[in-house]
Amino acid sequence: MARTIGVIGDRWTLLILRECFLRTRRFEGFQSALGITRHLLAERLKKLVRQGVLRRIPYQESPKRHEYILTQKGLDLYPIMMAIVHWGDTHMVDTRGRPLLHEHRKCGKNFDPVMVCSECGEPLLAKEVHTHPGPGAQGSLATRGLEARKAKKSREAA
Amino acid sequence: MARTIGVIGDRWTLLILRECFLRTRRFEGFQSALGITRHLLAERLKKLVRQGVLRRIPYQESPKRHEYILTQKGLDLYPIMMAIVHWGDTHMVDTRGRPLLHEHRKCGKNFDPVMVCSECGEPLLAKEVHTHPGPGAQGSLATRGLEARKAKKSREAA
DNA sequence: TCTTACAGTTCCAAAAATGAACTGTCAATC
DNA sequence: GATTGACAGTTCATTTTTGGAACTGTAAGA
Repeated sequence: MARTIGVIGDRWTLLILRECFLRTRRFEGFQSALGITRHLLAERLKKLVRQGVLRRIPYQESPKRHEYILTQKGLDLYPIMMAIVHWGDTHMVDTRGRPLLHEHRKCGKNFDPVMVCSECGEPLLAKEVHTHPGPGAQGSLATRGLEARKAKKSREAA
Repeated sequence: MARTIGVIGDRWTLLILRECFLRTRRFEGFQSALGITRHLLAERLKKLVRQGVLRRIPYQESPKRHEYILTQKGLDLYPIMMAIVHWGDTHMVDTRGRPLLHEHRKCGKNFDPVMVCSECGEPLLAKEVHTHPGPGAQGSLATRGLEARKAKKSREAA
């Protein structure tokens, strides 16, 4: 989770990616849709390309111009987006209702995204999930603080 | 989405909430698990309480001490957490494998979270979803930039 | 009496974000 | 032929946020 947050955990990156999912591809498109400073936008796009979330593809020579397209790694962020949108729809709407409806092409209906268990297909509830250390576990609860500090260092290096 | 990001969109808030889901409740617990500065931790906890994601509950008098517990609104962030964890498990693991496994009590198996359509139950793919403006829509694509700038102002006010 | 646990608060320095203007290439317009 | 506008950035000064370290205050326990 900390590693994912290193990728998407700031005020703008998720909004940039939302624009990607809404088919924005070019610098000016992002900038005018979001009102982000050009400086930060350039920075964030570079970072996303470095991380393999976006691909930078030339669409004309001289002057060189590029489009930013989601890679598969980027497309895989879709569930995160939908989870965020859905929480906002549930807890942050004003009286007018949700700003955007989602239609599932397969069944033709407007839907909500639901998180289910890959094994039994039941909706997931926090209380029904227990965690235990996996092969890449960093240590016990007791060493979590230390690991957190190490992780921070390596984030800074990146 | 912008509104949700106003709540969880910074480097620490999601990590704090992860600790909440892992049953951390107290100031020192968060601080030592995350290595966050005490200053920021206090700030973020206050903000989460204001936003109704956490509840601040006294557990002893003199000196007054409080615990931070997820509200229902906070518990509803679970799918976002799981989506983030799952993306990390898929795209950011090192050779050792995932740090944490999740077991679904209902079926007893280790699982991955899957995002499905509430209407037909099929897994969601970005390409199969089309969006259209809902009742709370803020305007056309053309006015999105303006709205973004307004939204920023109100975030600053908060 | 001294130390430790706990939950913050205060203050200064460092890092990141913002705003506004500037650069450079080309196509289209006057 | 000179000027303007679209596009994709870069530069730089100013503000805002973070980070780090030390400090406050209450109470229990050695």
